[in-house]
Amino acid sequence: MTQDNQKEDILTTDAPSHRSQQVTRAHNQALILAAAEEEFVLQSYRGATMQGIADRAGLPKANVHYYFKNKKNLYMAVLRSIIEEWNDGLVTMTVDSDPKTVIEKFVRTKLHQAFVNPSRHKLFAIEVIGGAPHLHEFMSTTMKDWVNDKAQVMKEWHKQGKIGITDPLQLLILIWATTQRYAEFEIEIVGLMDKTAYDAEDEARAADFLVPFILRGC
Amino acid sequence: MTQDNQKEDILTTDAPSHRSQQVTRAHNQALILAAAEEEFVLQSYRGATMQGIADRAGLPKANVHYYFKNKKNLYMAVLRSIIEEWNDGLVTMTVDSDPKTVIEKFVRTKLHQAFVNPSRHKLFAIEVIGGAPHLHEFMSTTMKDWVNDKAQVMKEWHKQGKIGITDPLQLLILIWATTQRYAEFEIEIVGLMDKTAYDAEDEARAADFLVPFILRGC
DNA sequence: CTAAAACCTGACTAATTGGTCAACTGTTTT
DNA sequence: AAAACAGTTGACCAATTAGTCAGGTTTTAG
Repeated sequence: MTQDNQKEDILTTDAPSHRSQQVTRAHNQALILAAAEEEFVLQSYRGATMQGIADRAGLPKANVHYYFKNKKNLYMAVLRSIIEEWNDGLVTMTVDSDPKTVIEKFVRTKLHQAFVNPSRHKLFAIEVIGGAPHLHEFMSTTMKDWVNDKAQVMKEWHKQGKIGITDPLQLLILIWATTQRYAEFEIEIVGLMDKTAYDAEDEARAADFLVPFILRGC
Repeated sequence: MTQDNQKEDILTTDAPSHRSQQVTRAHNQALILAAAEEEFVLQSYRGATMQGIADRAGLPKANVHYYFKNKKNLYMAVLRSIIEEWNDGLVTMTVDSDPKTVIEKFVRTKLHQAFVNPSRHKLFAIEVIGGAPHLHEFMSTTMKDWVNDKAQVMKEWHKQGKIGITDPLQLLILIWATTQRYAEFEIEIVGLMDKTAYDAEDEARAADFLVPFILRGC
């Protein structure tokens, strides 16, 4: 199919003299993905319309269908881009690492991601809350492996008396919950702070509260 | 309108000999609300269909429209029932209370609610993540007043050297995040535990982890 | 320069779905 | 008993919307 050929094109980096076509393609796809991400967060899957996404991207609807066969396809593409980012900036955590350093870095990284890219966290949350129908594979493979790996390390830390935590999963849940919360519940938190959006210091304020709190807890 | 008269009927408790009609009304409304709650969680507002809600309630679609004028009306009714429950079991927190006791009770209560009624927490979360378009009033009145009240008390506690927390809002956010997480991310957490649903001890396990952790943090 | 491939899009279609309504049955009141 | 009222429901309609497609333009390769 034409569609498949095109998909390959974007991967072939065979140094063309003119690459405006491929640039356009990448550009439009990025536009659509960004627009879709916002629409899916605001309206959730069924509420988001292809027309709405197209409008937000500044393209005719048929053009959206040209790049992404159908709505589900587009939604999955958005989810995939979120998952790919999932491992970014993740701390290397081994038995020999210093727990305090590693945990602090982990919390700060996750918190930073939450403040920098709230939409992605919101979309991920909506998907999970709704039963994660499109994330089963990811959660039962990549994510589970990652968790088991970290849990192993933390258990060893505990055996060596470096941390007081016996149940690593609970700690991971707590860290995810507290950091991602600032993205997911942005509207509520911002409202309680009598603002309309986070200001420059809010991330630091949250970090200064969370990091010592969590370290004390461990 | 007929609809309005009926709405009053359910409130009039004038000891009728036969109340089968009013019982039916209350029964059907409860059926529909419960069905709607589940559908709205699983499909979110736009994804949930009146037909789907009707099917889940075991009633014809037109009957759902008889009790709730339209979809938005029904959704608001579900939200209202959630908000009404919001204050249930909330701890009385005054300057003279013992922080440790109050915070422990608060965490345990919230956690229990999360395990007992996950759907409501999921629905609330989806609404907030999507920008809380139907909850603005609640959040800027009831909720804000409640938070300010508690924040006042906590600041006093800090002044008296009873707790080490300087920013009460951050603590509230953390407690909400950690307790409600077990409801909202049920699928993810249960999956990471290699189960398909929480078992009887999971609430206790979470509480035994969370309560000391949070108390240590304060 | 030219043919092929990639890209673009207005106009259309089929399916879904919120909401209505008129006719019906059962219940309550007088 | 019978009028009035509450509850029930199948059939229908109008609006929305995902997806298609034919015919167009632009870009690229030979």
